[in-house]
Amino acid sequence: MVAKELLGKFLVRRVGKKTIVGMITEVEAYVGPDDKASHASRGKTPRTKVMFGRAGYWYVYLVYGMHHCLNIVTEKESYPAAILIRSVHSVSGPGRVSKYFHIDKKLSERSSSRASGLWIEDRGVRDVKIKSGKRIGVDYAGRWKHKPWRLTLEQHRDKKNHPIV
DNA sequence: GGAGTGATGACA
DNA sequence: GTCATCACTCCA
Repeated sequence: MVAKELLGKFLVRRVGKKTIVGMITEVEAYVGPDDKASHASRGKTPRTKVMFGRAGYWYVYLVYGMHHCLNIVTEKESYPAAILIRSVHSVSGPGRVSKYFHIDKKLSERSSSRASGLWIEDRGVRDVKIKSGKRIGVDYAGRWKHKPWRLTLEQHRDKKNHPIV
């Protein structure tokens, strides 16, 4: 799954002359039309249609009237799936990540690229140790709430081969 | 544990 | 048009 590949990658934001960077440390996968935890399980709607599109596009939405959540669309066209970026190194929680990177829903349906001002870079982090667990905040999702689709980066090695927690 | 907050989607 | 719900965060 693509979710694993995101851990240890860097999220890069360009806004004005400022660049904000952080390593992705926690993600959650929302996969397929039947995943009751996924917004896509209610079918294609104006908000979620981007999840049914091509991979590599941002899906950003507002929850609880105040927090934005950042997701990247994965999988093939017409098969809805996205990865929620829950944490970046030293920034915990999807709402706080969006605040830190100045992300709001204007970025939704943009592609992950320099042109959009928000993209992902591989900066050579390797030997990642990944832990999986249940997703957060999806108790309503019946049997889907048990899926171990939340992945956290436990440990990795930097460019000089030093372990980092 | 509980409030804040407003877009979204379902239904009429 | 109404209404309930919500992939969260903060404070007690």
